[in-house]
Amino acid sequence: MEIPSKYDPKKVENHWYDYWMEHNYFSSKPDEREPYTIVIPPPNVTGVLHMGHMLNNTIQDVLIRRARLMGKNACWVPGTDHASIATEAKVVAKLKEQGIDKTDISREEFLKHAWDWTHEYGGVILEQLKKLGCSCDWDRTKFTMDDDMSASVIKVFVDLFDKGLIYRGFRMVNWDPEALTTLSDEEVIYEEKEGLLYYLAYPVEGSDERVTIATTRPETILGDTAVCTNPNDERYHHLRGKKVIVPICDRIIPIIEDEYVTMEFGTGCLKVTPAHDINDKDLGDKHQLEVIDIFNPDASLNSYGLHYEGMDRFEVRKAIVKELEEKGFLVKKEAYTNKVGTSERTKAVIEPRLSDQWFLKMEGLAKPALEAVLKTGEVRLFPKKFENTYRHWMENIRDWNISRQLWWGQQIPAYYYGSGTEDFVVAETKEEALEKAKKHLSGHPDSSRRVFGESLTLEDLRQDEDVLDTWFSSWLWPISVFGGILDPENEDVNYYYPTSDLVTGPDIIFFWVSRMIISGYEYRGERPFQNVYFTGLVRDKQRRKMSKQLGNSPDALKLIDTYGADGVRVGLLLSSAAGNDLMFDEDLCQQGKNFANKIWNGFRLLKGWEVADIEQPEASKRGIEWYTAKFNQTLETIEDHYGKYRISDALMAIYKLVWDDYSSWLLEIVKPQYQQPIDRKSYDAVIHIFEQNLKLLHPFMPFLTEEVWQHITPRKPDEALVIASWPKAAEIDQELIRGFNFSAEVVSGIRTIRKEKNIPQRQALQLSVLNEEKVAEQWDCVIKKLTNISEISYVGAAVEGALSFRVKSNEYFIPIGESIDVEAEIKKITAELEYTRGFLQSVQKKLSNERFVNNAPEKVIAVERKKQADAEAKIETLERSLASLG
RNA sequence: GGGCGCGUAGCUCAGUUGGUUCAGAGCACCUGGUUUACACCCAGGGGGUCAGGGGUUCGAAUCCCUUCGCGCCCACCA
Repeated sequence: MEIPSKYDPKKVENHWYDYWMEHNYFSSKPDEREPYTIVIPPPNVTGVLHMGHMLNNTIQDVLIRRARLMGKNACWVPGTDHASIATEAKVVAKLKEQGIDKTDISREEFLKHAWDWTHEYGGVILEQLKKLGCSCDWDRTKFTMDDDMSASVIKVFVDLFDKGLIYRGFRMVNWDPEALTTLSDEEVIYEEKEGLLYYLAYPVEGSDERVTIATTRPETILGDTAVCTNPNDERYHHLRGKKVIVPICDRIIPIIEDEYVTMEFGTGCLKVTPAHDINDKDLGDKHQLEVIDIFNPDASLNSYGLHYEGMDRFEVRKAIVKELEEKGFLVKKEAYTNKVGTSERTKAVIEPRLSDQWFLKMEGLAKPALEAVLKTGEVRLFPKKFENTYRHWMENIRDWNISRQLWWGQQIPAYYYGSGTEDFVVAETKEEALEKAKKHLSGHPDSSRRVFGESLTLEDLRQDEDVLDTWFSSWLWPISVFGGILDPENEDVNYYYPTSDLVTGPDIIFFWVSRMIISGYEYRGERPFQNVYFTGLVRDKQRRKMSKQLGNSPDALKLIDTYGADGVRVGLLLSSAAGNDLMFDEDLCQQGKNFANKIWNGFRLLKGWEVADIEQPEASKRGIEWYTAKFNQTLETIEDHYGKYRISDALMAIYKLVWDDYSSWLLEIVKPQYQQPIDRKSYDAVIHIFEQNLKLLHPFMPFLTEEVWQHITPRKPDEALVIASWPKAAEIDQELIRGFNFSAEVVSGIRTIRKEKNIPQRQALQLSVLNEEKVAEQWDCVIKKLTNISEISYVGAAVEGALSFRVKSNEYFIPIGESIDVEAEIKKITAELEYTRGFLQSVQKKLSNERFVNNAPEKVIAVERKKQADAEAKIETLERSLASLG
């Protein structure tokens, strides 16, 4: 069979993915094994795969595949998120393209469009994950708006309402005038913006005096209901009890005093607009001020805007400044940068707005979640530094605004039956709502209400228009995907929950991670996951965040096409230190591809060998023994890295094991002479070793390793690598490793001489050893094999006229036929001698320092003594060499 | 304004409680090498005042102070 010298991922990847799927290797059912569970952070249903997903899901796949190999019942639950605001925005935009305005169609019609969209694009991203090799249990695929998922959300809403934790409130919220919905605090991004600070003069009523206020938002003066000064500010004491006239609208408003005002800022006099600023709202509440909302939902001005009615807020700003200037109210303008809240989704400038919203009380719910991370350690965050961030948020947690003025999502199960603000009930269904309403009204002291209750029908109930925040469904994800909300005692949830690891980005620590921990304790009484691994952000070479706008995000599928899924996976993980941002560079994928090819060729070599029943060479035997020790040592290192979620380090350890130790050393040791057969014992051992390597590699490079695994030895259907068993830790023979390392140095010395003197590999050489360290002797066979040394002899004195080098206190000589360059040799040895003498001196200096000898631990001093002895021995051999040359 | 983190080779990063040659790895680079698994390769090599300054210590990349530079998170000062 002819095996091509280049590994071709395209020929094998789809084949093996189909094979795994056909054999149901990714599917999981509860059994007696220990479960290992990951729930995917559900990507937006209409999203496409980007680099962040690639990194994130590769890590999850590495963890899940390793767990599977370790014999655990591995279950990775995939799915997508309905992403209400993002998806709704996309659907609105698409309808607009078709000339349809959202406001012209009914809720039902809109939802039909949204579902069509979802069915068309939904799941594209999941198909892309398959290309990457993700071994999800696809039978368990969930969508946050599946019927049962939505039912879970509604059930939880009703439950929290009944517990008194959900309430309706007229509050200042973050309003996105573009999406026409509220946003949670977390969805608002504050951006520094260059603006102006306007100084405006308000006439004092019944006087010629004017007071000057400073504002960044002159258009809001139309909503002013007071001006405020600091009670300690003597500049304004004479105005106590007076009123001022708001320019343009001529409203007469009081001058109030509050310590909230900073005397040093602006003029020390603040205009108060309770409807459009949270601080002003607080002031307004405190001083019982009128609230005048001057905006429509789209942030154009309403009738309070007078002649500006219908104009956009930013247009009005320009126009009103002009008018104020013309009328002499504008005192001055100065440049001012302030932080402006913008919508994470639409980028629109957020308008603080008073409106009726639904809130969830968080303080009590947060407590167990805070303790789980910071006190009991039931949930561990990697890297640990995020615990601080988590703590700060949790300790200062605010009530969660869970209502959104959108259509795409779970509609709030509140039903209004009357016109009063309290005339509503919360229930899972309309029918239940009717029951509840009737029951409530039947006990009403007012008889007309009781009569009203009796006549109430389903048609009279009006469901709240709003939907719930998307995160209000995803915070239940680890429970609801297993049906644990609707049926808390079902087998799946009892088996898989709590899940093992969560892999996600630190950007959603508040949105999602914290809230899942909260809901976990509230609805299961225990943590949703044991460990959270936060990946970094994927950036480009110039450290820029990858984004659509910049166009610096490579096409994920094209990368897979070019480098193979395994190559891309390795490339991504090679440089993704835990918690650090990942500076992505396509060269890394090339490195991954090269590595795949390296392994492929190792496979080719083995397949090309002819096996014969001949005696095993000593060198092969020792090489195999050494590699086994080295493998066990690396295995231990790898386990340690995995334990600390240092995935990148784990991969690098395997990379070096396979490339250096296995390919460069072991294979060269056991490789038979050209066209000679290999002995069966060595062959079997190397095959076994290769297979062990494949197991370590498999989580990172699933396709290549499965391909090679299936062809290196004949396999039965149930012997797939994907379900093979992880190598077991074994005793590490340090002596073997030490001995090999020593002889590797000898090999390196010989190679250096060959290179320096241009002696070709095929020309056999002789080696003489002036031997102090006995360790090397058993390794002579290995040295001979690797360096084409025909004979190694042990001598009692330096060999004259030979090239030499030293390893520890051994001295090696290679006689070459022609005369050696004595000058060059002397120079080389002299340099080495000088360095060693300097080294010895520094050691001696240390040892003669009384304070060092008295204070340093015994062990450290012993080490220094050993260094001294070694250096002295080396100097002796160097001097001897020099003497023989001179 | 508050908090957290970072600065080590050209690049990306390791470096655990100060003490085994601790100044490292991978990539990149330089030199040489293709009949004999792999040039997506092999062998060899160069390269860092551990951001700057000060301190503690017998001993500091590691601990403390400080300066400079960078990043992130939180916060209602118009």
